[in-house]
Formats: sequence, structure tokens, C-alpha cells
Amino acid sequence: MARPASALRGHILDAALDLFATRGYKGTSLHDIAQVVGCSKASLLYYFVSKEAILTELLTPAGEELGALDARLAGVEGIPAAEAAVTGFVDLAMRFRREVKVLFQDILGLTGHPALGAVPAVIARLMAAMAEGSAGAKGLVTASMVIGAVSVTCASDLPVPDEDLRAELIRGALRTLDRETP
Amino acid sequence: MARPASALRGHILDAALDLFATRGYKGTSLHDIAQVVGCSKASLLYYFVSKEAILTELLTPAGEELGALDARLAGVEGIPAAEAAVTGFVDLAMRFRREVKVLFQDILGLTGHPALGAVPAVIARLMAAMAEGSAGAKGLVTASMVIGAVSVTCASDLPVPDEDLRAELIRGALRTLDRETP
DNA sequence: GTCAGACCTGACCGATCGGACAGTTATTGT
DNA sequence: ACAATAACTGTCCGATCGGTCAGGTCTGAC
Repeated sequence: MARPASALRGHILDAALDLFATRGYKGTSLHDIAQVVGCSKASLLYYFVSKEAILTELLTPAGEELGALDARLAGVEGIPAAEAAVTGFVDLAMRFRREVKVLFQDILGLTGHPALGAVPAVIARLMAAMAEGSAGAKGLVTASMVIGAVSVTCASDLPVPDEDLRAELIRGALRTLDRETP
Repeated sequence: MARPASALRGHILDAALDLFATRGYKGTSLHDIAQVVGCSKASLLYYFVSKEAILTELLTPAGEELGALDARLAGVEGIPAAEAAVTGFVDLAMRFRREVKVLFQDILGLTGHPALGAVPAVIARLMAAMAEGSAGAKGLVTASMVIGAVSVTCASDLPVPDEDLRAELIRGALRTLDRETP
């Protein structure tokens, strides 16, 4: 075969990132990766000590950048800190989109589950309702933001009473959609 | 043993929901569930035809309620639709918190990964920066919402140019935090 | 008492997983 | 030409997974 001086290593990382992002980490086997790359499973373990080492190498740059953002924010305080945190996090999440997708994959995997068969379509209609009357990009993006915001926040275990949580979620979501009703 | 007329079935569902929510669906084996319940693995498959059937039964109520919300929204349009969609979705996500957690579990599982070791702490500081100056509950909730909103939206593949996406994400996040700077 | 049926289990199965390892092929320096 | 080393692979392994099955145990009806 003899690829030019081991582009193979890079190909493995590429394929792994794609597969992890579409099937999840646990849902992807070494065999799967090898098949996409077109090499043997043993080759993967020639370049990487383990499957987890592949994941580690894929996620490390994002982790380091996040640390850098953290350091950059250390000196700032007050409103500027909030704005810097927001723009920094947005930029980071966008630059490492595929990596973010790896972390969030199994959601999409499970929403395809029979019990939740209609969910994607329903969510799409929900988003449409939220975006009612809003221009193209803004409506789409903000509706998606609300879905993510509410889901993740409910999945987290914030030390906030349910009533307050509900009220803040609704108010926050309406602000996100730019539909404040004071 | 002889539990009172098979409370076992319910116990299995309880334990499975807990485990799925903390280790993820794929990260939980039938053996794990059986161990928590205190019965044999074969008992699980006496009451449920498969592991997936357990997941199905757990997620079905949430799926049905989501469908009901969808139906309820079908008649409404315009601003009221957006508000109804928001409150409906918030209430749903809160009522089925553990189920939502099941869908989102593997994120938290992976953020514990060595390559992302410091991530939870960094995210906590990011959220603190976002909440700067905001009162207790509101700051916590809105910061969590922004993290979720940005992550999920980036993980989705919205048909929106990167520049627009970035701009809307930042504007939307600042609105969520109630820190608009027009 | 005993029979039927619901309840529950230990033991086993095939498939698949991540990984180990000896060996083969290709490349390079001399 | 020829070692030495890097690149790569076929094959095997133990562990674990979801799932099957024959059989044991308990309970209530008669």
C-alpha cells in the first residue's frame, strides 16, 4: 500500500471524529473506523495506544482552547466579563463544532428511537412556532437556542427551586426569542 | 424472596431510569440494572422483551406528552403560538427531567474525560462570568441556558451562514442574560 | 393435597468489543 | 546490496454484552 509517510494517522483522526460525531463514541467501534479509513483495526492501535487515546487526541485542542479562554477571562470583571465570556464561548463552540457534536451525539441517536419516533418532526414544529414572524436566520437560530437552553438546563441539577427555575426559563426563553412581554 | 405481587417491574423501571440518566443508555448494562434492583438479569427479560423495550417504556410518556403539546399548538398562530410553545416546552422538560437527562447523559460522561478534565470547572467559571452581577436564581439559570443554547445550536446543522449564526448566537445569548447592548 | 400458572433464576450461547502480538512488507541510510 | 527500522496486518484472546431456555419456587383456587 505505502501511503506517503503515514498520512494514515491523520486519516484515522479524521474518520474517528466524523464517526464519533455521527454515531457517538460508544456507538463507534475500532472496526468501524478501520473500515472507513481502509486499513486494519490493528493499524489504529499501532498509532494510538487505545480507542480512548483517539478520543483524547481529538478533544484535547478544544479543551486547551477552553482553558485559554478561561485564562483570558481571569482578569476581567463585571459586564465586560459577561460579554467576553459569551463571545468567547460562542467562537469556541463554532470553531470546534464537530467536537461539540461528539459530546452531544447520543441525543440525536436516541431521538431516532421508536418511542420518540415523531419527536424530530414535533421539535421542528415547536421551533417554527417559536420563530413565528421572526426573520429567517434569527428565527431559526433563536428557536434552536431555546430548545438547547431549556433541555440542558433541565438536565443539569441547578440548586434552584422548581418554581423559580420555571419562571426564569420562560422569561429567559422569551428574551432569547426577543419576545419580551414585561 | 416473593415481593408483593411484582413491584419488581416498577423497581426495574425506576432503577433503569436512574442508571440511564447517570451513565447513559449504552453505558448501562442489563447486569448493572439487575444489580441495583437486586434481581437476576433474566428477570429483566422476563418483564421486558429486550433492553430497548425498557428504554421505550421509559420514554413513551414523554413522547406522548410532546405529541399532545404539538396538537394543542396546532390551532394557535403568531405571538401567542410562540409563547405557548415556550411555556409548553419548559413545563414538559421540567416534568420529564430525568428522561431529558437520559438523552443528554453522555455529554456529562465525556466531560469527565481526561482530555477535558478541567472542563467542568472552567464551565462553572464561564457561567459565573456570564452571571456577573445578576441575582442568584436568575444568574444561574440564564448562564446555564446560554451554555446549552450555544452548544446545542452549534451541534445542530442549521442552514445558516457562519457569520449570521455567530451574530445571532451572541445577540441571543446577551438577550437571554438580559444584557442587551443595542 | 394438588394442580395451574405466575414469578424468578442459574447456566449457557453467539456476537462483538477493545486489545495483544508475532510476523510481513516497505523504506531508508550506508 | 543489505541490514535496520518504520509501517502495517492477520490472527488470536479474554471480557462483556444482550438474549435464550429449561427448570425451580411460590401462591391461590378448588
